[in-house]
Amino acid sequence: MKRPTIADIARRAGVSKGAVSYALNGQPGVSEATRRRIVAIAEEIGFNPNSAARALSGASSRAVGLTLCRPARILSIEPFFMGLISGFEQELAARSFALTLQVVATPQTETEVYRRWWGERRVDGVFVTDLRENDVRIPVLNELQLPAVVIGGPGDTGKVPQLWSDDAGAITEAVRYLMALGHRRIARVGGLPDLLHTQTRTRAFTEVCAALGLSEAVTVPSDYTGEEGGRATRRLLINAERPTAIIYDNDVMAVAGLSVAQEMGLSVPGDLSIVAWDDSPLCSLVHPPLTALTRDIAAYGAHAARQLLAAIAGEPVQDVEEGTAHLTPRGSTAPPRDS
Amino acid sequence: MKRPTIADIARRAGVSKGAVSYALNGQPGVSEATRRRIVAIAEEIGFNPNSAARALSGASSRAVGLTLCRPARILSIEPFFMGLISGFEQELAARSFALTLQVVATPQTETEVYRRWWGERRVDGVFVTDLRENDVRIPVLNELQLPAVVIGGPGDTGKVPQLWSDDAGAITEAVRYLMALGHRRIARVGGLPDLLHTQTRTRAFTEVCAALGLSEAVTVPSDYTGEEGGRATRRLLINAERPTAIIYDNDVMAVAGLSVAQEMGLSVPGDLSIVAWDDSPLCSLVHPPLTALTRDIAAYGAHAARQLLAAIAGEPVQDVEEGTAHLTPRGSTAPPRDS
DNA sequence: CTGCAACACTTAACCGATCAAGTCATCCGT
DNA sequence: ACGGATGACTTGATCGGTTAAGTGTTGCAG
Repeated sequence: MKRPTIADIARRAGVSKGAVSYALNGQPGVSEATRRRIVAIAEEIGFNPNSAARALSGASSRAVGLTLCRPARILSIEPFFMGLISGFEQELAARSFALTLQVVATPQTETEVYRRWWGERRVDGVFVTDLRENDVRIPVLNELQLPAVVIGGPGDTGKVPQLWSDDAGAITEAVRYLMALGHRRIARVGGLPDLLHTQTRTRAFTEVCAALGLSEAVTVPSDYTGEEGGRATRRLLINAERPTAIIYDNDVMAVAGLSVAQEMGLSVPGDLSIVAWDDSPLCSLVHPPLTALTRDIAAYGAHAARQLLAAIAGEPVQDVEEGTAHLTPRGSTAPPRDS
Repeated sequence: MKRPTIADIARRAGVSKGAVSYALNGQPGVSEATRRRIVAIAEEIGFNPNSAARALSGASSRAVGLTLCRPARILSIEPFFMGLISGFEQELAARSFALTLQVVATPQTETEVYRRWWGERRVDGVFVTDLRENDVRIPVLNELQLPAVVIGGPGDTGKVPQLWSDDAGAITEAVRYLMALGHRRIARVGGLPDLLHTQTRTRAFTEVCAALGLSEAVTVPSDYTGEEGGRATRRLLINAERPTAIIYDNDVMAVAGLSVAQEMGLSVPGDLSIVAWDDSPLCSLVHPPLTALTRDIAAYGAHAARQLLAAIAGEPVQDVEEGTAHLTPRGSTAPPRDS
């Protein structure tokens, strides 16, 4: 079955290709009557403009790209990215932009993918997640002048706009809440230490604990996997002076921590309080349900998509700090039993 | 910064555009020496063929599409799709095909997306998941002659090839295992009842239970969410003659079931054994870790991608039944306490 | 020495849009 | 009645590749 082109429409309407193009794109140069006739024919024969032809002659390919740099094993149960993608789609679908996805192994590979996408003119812009210190991707984006939005800063991104959430504020709220419950030994299982937002969180955690007089606030680095999160928890809990509360940098590690505690015969929240960061449905799924730092990931993604589309349209885009995640208390936090 | 084109290469190599095209595509018509010179120049200036131009003049856009038809809330913690996507990528990246993603609300919308993608020539083929009875997408795919692979049959898909796993075999193994442990009251919390593979599982479960003399085998339909899975579990467990083992159609519901059991004061596996279908890392994360029906989702996805790429290349593609999921016993199954 | 095939290219049409420039008819003010 | 502006189109170049058809050179058999 042959795909209809503007030439087909032009023939049926008895006008030229150019007129059809003007009519369908709402450009001046055709009368209202002709425009309506052309639009009607286009609808009737189910016309969709060939995106290749459009991208070739004009400007945009109406597609944006996202690279995911995590091993498959982690990706599959990491709720963050799918939440983000859902958010992107809300905005992208509305303006009929496509989302192109690529799973990669290293940030280095990501730069190669950006170069290829740019060279192939496959995407008009990209989402950049997991910002690192001296991130290798930033100079490439600036060099290519590829429109982009960084999700998760703040950092030194040159002219690339970024979007982040107030991690320091969120962790402060969590620590103060745990202190108010009576906790004095609070630990944290962090995400990948290379990531800039992990560093922000670690710094803020250390600072707020120091400010509040908690001397033993320790962050154990981890990698967002359940296994590592579980191991980190075990290491924390075998200490004589074990923490009475642990804050986790993602929900997967928090769930793993919960099951390690249970496996070690500790009751949650009696012996150990748990706070998860990012409140995916997973947190309400386990028993007890996890107290979590809640933010609307889909809204975050939608916001990023709006930023990216604006950048693609050539509008000035500013760095934005999204609202602070708020604490959603659930069954996994309580006053420590022996305090 | 201007993107290099074959015209740039041609100028530098002192040959025509056509020669460059032949050289870079491995076509005959240029000498080895010239080919090497051209390839070297292309590498040096970082040439990538404009995908729009290529798609326009030639055949393929070197992209395939995937539509995801689940609410955002479910998508974010449903490990299946991300696992599948990782599998797709293994094959696609190797042949530098891009994956275009779209989240949609209904199967009806999916058909519209297929039509648009096809009309826009945006993708060369699509992955179709969640096959339903009399699926509205199938006639559209056949009408458009859009290459596709259905993941999760078997069903009546006309000329569209499909790939499925032996659900009946898997569930038989699970039921026999539970019987061998001494269970006589086995229930199942099923996935979305519209989906063809859910129906296959339900039929097989009913049949195998009947064949083995389990009269009370009941399937409670659900929707893959934790909430519904938890509710279904609660409904099963408040019966006087409550089941001693439950098989869940996905891991999220199984985890929810586990926490409902714990919340009701039942011990797992003492009072209730739990088997999850699809063994994501989530199953090993909780306490006790869940016995699961394991299959390699990424390999499944990779296989599907190979099938789709073959279909796109015009090669004949046959329906394939992937291997049976095998049972991975973990801590959530044991002989029933009071039998 | 001729004829012809094989090779190594070049030329130019083509894919399906966009858009600047050109054409033609109509209207309007003076 | 005429010049000029305006509207409603058409024409044709263009984007960057692919590819069929054409061209010129070389080698070799007869």
